[in-house]
Amino acid sequence: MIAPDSGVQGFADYLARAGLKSTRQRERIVRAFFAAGRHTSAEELYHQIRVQEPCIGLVTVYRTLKLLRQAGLATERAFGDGYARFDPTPADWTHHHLICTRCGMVQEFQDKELRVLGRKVARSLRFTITEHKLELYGLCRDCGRAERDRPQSNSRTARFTSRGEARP
Amino acid sequence: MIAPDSGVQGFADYLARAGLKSTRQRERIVRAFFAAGRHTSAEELYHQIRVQEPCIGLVTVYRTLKLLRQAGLATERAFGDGYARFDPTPADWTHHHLICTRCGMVQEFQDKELRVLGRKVARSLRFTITEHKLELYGLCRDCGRAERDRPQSNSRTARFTSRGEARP
DNA sequence: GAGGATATTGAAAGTCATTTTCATATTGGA
DNA sequence: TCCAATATGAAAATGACTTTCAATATCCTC
Repeated sequence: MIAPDSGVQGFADYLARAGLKSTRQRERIVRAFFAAGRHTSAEELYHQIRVQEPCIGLVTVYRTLKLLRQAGLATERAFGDGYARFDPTPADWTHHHLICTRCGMVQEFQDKELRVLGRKVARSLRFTITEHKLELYGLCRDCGRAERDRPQSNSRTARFTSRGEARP
Repeated sequence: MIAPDSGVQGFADYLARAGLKSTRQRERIVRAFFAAGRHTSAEELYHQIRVQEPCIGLVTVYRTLKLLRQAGLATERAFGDGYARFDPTPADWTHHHLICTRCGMVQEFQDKELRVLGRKVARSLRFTITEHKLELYGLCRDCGRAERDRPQSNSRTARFTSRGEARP
C-alpha cells in the first residue's frame, strides 16, 4: 500500500521523468485519488473534486487516471457494475476481493500464504508484474443462505429439442 | 474444466430448472461456446455461428452468454482490450492469466500450490465461489527487456507547482 | 523575467460494446 | 391443437469512455 504523500510525490516524479507537465488539475486529482481510499470511480472522483474546485473536467480525471496507471501507481478494476474502479497499487500482493454476484457487495480479504506464494509465482514466470487481481465471485453468506432456502422448481430430464427453424 | 458435452447438457438442465425454453438458437450458441475453447468474445462467437447459420442475431448471443453466466457455466473476463471474453467456468481453481500491458499478449499458467491454497481460502471465507479470476498484469519477457534497454530521461527533483488558476 | 515551443485543458462530438424496445414468432404444457 | 408465456432480431438507445480542437498553461532558453 502506498502512503498518500509518497503517492503524490511519486506521480510528480513520473511526470518529470516522462517530460510531462505538472498542473493544478493533475495535483488536485492525484491528491483526491490517494485520499479517497479504494474502489474509486472516475465519476466519484470528479464529483468529489468539484465541491471545492468547480472548474475541472471529467475528461481530465479520466486522463489523469490513465497516467496514474501508466506510472504504475493505480490499478484498474472491474467488479461487473459497468464502472472502472481504481485503487492505489498495492505494494505487495495483498488486498484481494470477494464480489457477491447477487447483492453486489465487495469485500476485501488478505491471506499471508497467498501473499508469499504470489511473490514466488511472479518471480518464476519472469514477468515484470505491475498489477495483480485476485477476485472471487460468488454468493456471500447471506445471499448463499437465501439461495439455498429458495425452493427448487421441477427438474425433469431436459434436452435440446429442435422443432423450430431459424427465421430468415 | 467442463467437457463440451456436459456443458451443453448442464445448460439444458439449467433452462429446465429455471422454467426457460430450449431453442435452436440457444443450442447453437452453447455448442459453439463450449467448442470454441477460451477467451471467446460475443462477436467472435456470432461470426463463427453465422457461417453455418446466417439467421441468428448478435443480441441473442449476448443474451445466451448472460444465461450461461447465470447458470455458472461461463466466466466473464476483461483483459483490457474493451471486449468481454468468456470461458467455460474452470471446475477448480486452475487456469490463471498473465497479461502484458505493452503488447497485449495473454498467457495462461497454472500452479499446483496456488490451486490447493485457493480451495482452502474459498472454504474458509464461507463464500459460495462460482468464479475466480487471478490475473497478473505487467510486462512479458520481451517487452520487459525492451523497456529496460530504453534510455531513461532526466530526473531532477519534481514537485507540483501551482502558479496557474483553474479556468472558469 | 520575457518569448515561444510544446503540452494540457474542457466542451462538444464521437465511439463502440452492450442493452432495451417492440412487434413477430416459437415453445411446451393443457 | 390451442394459447399463455417466453424468445427472437432489427433498430434504436444507453452510457462509459475517448477524440477533437481551439484556447490556455507550463517550463525551458535566453
